[in-house]
Amino acid sequence: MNDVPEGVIERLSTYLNCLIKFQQSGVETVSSERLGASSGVNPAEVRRDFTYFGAFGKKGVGYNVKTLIQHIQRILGSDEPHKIALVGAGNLGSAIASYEGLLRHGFHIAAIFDKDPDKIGKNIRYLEVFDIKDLPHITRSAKIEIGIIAVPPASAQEAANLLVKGGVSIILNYTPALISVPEGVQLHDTDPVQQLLHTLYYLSSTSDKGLPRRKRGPNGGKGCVRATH
Amino acid sequence: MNDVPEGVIERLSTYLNCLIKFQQSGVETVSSERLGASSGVNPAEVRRDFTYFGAFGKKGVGYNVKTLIQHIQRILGSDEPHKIALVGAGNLGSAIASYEGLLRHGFHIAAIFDKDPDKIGKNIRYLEVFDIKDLPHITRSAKIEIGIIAVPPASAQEAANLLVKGGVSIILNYTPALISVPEGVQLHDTDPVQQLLHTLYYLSSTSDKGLPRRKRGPNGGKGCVRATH
DNA sequence: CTTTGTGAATATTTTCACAGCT
DNA sequence: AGCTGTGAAAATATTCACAAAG
Repeated sequence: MNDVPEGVIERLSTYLNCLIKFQQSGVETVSSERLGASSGVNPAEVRRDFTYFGAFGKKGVGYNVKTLIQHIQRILGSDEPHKIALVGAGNLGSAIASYEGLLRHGFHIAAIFDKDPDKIGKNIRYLEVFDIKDLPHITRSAKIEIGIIAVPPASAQEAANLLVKGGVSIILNYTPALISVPEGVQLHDTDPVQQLLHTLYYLSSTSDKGLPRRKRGPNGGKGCVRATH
Repeated sequence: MNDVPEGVIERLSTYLNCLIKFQQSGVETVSSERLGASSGVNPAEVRRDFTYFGAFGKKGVGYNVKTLIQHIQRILGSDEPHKIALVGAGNLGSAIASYEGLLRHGFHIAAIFDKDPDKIGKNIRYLEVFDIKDLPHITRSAKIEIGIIAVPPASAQEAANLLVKGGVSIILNYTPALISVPEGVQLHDTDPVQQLLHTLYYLSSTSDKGLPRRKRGPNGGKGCVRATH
């Protein structure tokens, strides 16, 4: 059970996305064919992806949407809530705080931090902004596991240091700055430009070649193509 | 030259990131070994990745950082500037408008649009916010190719429709909403939750298994691990 | 002596195709 | 009849290992 291809995990969260859309449309059962079509994945691959973790379907019927969602959430670890410390109460921080997708997957912003005295004490979406100095203490005592860095690039490393001191295991860096963290902390850079660059290649070469493997774009099929029917 | 693995393109933008960091540190030449170490990629794979597009190195020496950057930029298509229409002048839109990584890779925000009369006419970072009604006309006459959607989810499809009418070829959707576009338009969903979910899996299973292939985290090695030596 | 570029070998991932369950 | 779960085949991707170049 060690040899789960990395791609499987990536696709699992894509399936989850699609399944939630299906659920919202009132669909109760999906076949690997339908789920595959929505996710841009070959039906056989959908089935095999699940077999790494068990046998969730019914032969001749398909997969129960609700049950499958629960299985995937358990596999990914999003079946139980996770607390987030958001560092930065500027435009980006405010945008992240209002992002509804987080809540839907059990992610809670437990505390917001900033350096700016003008922002400290104010509220963002019924959450008080705390002084960044108190981050390690608050994060540790609230057992927060995830930190999101949404500060100006120049302060990114400082924010990371405080998060590490606060004991978080996952850091999402929304800054173009290169930051470093000790072993054991998972750093995840989310650079929107990287995605643009990737897309760009397929744009300029669309004319002189066939579509890439499996006829999906550079996105890699993340996100659900069609959920309703 | 059709059969370039998709992974190559993804790694190319990772290399580019690292090379820019190297350049900023004053490094002039890199070996595949060093570039590979910084990107979390096997040196042989680094070399092979380049051979899909040519022979950019000098035997016994390595790759010239500046030249290699130019080559990769040409391959990806980021050697010439690209214009972006940003839809949504709220928190998220403002954050994107101030994101310095865009400019560094030749992406220019050419126009910002919003629906809200309070925002129209105001300035965000010396760019006037235009009425979204004028989007198709402005986008078309300015030959803008890329649209970024940063509006509330409920308006996302509407924004996409206007962008399509304006003739853009690439749309980046920063909304959790599911939107659809006609063939020929590249839609790219950028869901921060997807990344969190992916990371979460590796978090919970860190204890009971060795690191995934090639000992890099769920990030997939995007971003440069170490640029300075 | 160092490091590229690459044929050949290896490893991994994806897809086919079908037995077996409902 | 319809669809899953899975061996076996095919397709891809990665790594080794070394000849050739500076």
